Amino acid sequence: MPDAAPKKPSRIQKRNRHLILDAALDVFSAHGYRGATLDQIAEAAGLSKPNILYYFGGKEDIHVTLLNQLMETWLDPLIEMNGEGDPMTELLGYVQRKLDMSRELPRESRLFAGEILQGAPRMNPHLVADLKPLFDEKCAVIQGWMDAGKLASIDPRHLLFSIWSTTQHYADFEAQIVVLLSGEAPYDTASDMLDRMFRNLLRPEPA
Amino acid sequence: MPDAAPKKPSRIQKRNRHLILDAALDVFSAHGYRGATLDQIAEAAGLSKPNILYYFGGKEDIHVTLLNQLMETWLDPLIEMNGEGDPMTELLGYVQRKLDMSRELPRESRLFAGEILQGAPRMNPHLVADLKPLFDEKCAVIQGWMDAGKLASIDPRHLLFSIWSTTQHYADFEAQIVVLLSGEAPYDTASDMLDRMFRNLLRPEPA
DNA sequence: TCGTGTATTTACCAAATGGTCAAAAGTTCT
DNA sequence: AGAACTTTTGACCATTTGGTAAATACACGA
Repeated sequence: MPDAAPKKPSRIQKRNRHLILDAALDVFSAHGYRGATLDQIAEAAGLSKPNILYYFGGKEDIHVTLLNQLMETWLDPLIEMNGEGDPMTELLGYVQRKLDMSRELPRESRLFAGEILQGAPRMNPHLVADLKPLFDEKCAVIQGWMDAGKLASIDPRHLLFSIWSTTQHYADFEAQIVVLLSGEAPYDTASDMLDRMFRNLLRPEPA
Repeated sequence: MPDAAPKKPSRIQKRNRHLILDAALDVFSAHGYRGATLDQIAEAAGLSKPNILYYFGGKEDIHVTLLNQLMETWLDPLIEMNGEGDPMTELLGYVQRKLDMSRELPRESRLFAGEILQGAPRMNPHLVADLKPLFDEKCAVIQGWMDAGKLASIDPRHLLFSIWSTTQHYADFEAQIVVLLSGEAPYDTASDMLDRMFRNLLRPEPA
């Protein structure tokens, strides 16, 4: 084993790394990379700043670790979309899964959005290496469904963009939505509305 | 005149304030509020840092000024949506105007997105005072159209959210779109796609 | 229980950053 | 030209912030 022996992490190590990452997710998603400080993260994690640097190489290391973890979570719902299943069911299911992610993981959504918004300085490699291939693969699947007449013909790339934007909007623009809906819970209504929107869009024209 | 005499700004003042705001828009939209530095703004504006502070009270003052200006621009396309016009034409026209804004003012879109993403710390008053009333008013107009059977019945609030998210996505997530489309220009295809999507969604059911 | 490696803290540092101030350089108007 | 102003600059400062080093406290297997 030529690599530096990784050793198995102790109980304390696992607990503290987790604590730190969770705190960092809070802080980074709320203030952005540059707006977040190690002191804030330390405070939120209940640890001292030097202690945090004992577990991570530095601020950037924490951020990158978070982004790496996130990428997997992020791709999951799309991976689940099954090329063998019923096209309409699969696509509408994907919409709902994505909307659920906004509801249940808003911090992650905002972390991702912030990174992309600033030009993906630390995530571009991931986009190219992980997201792009999956994107191309799933676009081909969708195109196949359309060619088979199972769905209306729409550019699959823009179809996916519209799914992502409409669903993530509820997490990323939450501050605006809270104001406009006077705090009323948006997700149930949003779920109906998006289901209807994409159903109408994708329903194949009767010959 | 009890107010501090405002005087009319000199030619130099007007030029420099404009230079600074344009530079600041570049820097703030690219790095976020906290990520932007006065030195970067000064450099981009071609002025010295103290000179910038001669024209503006401070970093926050610049940011707030930008946000105030932006709010007007931002509301414009929605204001233009005319309650007297043909419902489908008005709504689809609004979609296109909003998409045009993403194409032509991506920096403004990202500045706005960044501010909301971080909880609208400096913009919340504007949202409540300016956006909310307009939002309510236009929702009522749309609801009127639906009640009259001119459009399919959809929650107008979520309809507007979906218009905003799909159109702004092309500016805010540009870094991602560039990767996924391999640099291919997205706007023409997006325009067709969105027109179709909202047309299908809003077409009233034949009785 | 004791020694060894693991965790944590205290005290610190250098660079970056928002901001100030007084002097110098331009403008403008008479 | 010269007084009266606006604009610009160079030198400076206090704070914040990411990060380090060495000493101390702690956990755990033999």
